[in-house]
Amino acid sequence: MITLHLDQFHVQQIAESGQCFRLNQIGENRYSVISCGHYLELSQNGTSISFNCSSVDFLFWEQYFDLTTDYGKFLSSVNQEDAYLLSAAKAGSGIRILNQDLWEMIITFVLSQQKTIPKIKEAVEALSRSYGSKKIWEGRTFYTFPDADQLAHASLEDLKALKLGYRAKYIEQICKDCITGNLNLEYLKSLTYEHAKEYLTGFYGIGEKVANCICLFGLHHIEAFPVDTWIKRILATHYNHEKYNLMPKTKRYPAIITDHFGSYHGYAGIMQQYIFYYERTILKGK
DNA sequence: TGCCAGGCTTCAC
DNA sequence: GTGAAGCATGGC
Repeated sequence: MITLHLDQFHVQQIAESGQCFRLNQIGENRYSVISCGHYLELSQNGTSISFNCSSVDFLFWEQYFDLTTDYGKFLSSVNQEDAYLLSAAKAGSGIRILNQDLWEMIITFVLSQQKTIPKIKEAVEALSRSYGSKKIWEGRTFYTFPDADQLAHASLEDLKALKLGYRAKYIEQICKDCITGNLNLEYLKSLTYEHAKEYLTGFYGIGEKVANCICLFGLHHIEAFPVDTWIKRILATHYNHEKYNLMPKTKRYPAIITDHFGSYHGYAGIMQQYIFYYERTILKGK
């Protein structure tokens, strides 16, 4: 057991921030998380966080939770005149951008399209149970997320049976691309944000939004700013001006982001997470 | 019943 | 290049 006192760390906020789908509450202030074949249980009371793992395994989780990054500097940089972002950053000040497995993020965000977060979690668990590796940690059984070779055992019909719908054909093709080397993960890791995004959108089923999610959550390009239906609604509600409505739809949101989030050069994705979390939290409370 | 969900591809124009 | 249609499935 390793216990730390951390500022800007709140496991519940991270679990509800929509960036990970295998971080689940298992008790009061207790959570479990699975990543890269590792399983962890952790608990939090205030700023005290206990990681139930060895010091060797903690090195993995320290990286996973991005614990060596100072998020205080991101929070303090929020524009004092941006009331909405100030509220969002305050509400989600314990959010961190996780360092998650690239392959898992690719498949997860491809299947995420037009699904709710609970349904995404169900699909990720179904894929893991059906095609991942079974492991046991202190008597608890868990399943790793399947790698490309494992997932390739699933036929198109198998994937559709897991209720992946029209996304099944995307996943089938991406698996093939990964196995043949057409999708080269090591090469992808070497690219800058812009080049990684361009590379990713060249694959069947990966568009601008999914590519940005993969960049932000799988490659830790924290300048990536995914624009989904939630973010569009937020931008239209809190950052809209008449001048944007005169623009073509394809240029409208990039313009709003440049105008209102351009100052967070190199880490706008963190601001994106604050507002995404905040909007969903507020609506959930209504 | 209709609309929406961490959207993408395809196809007119 | 731009915009609309079609796509699976489930919840509200």
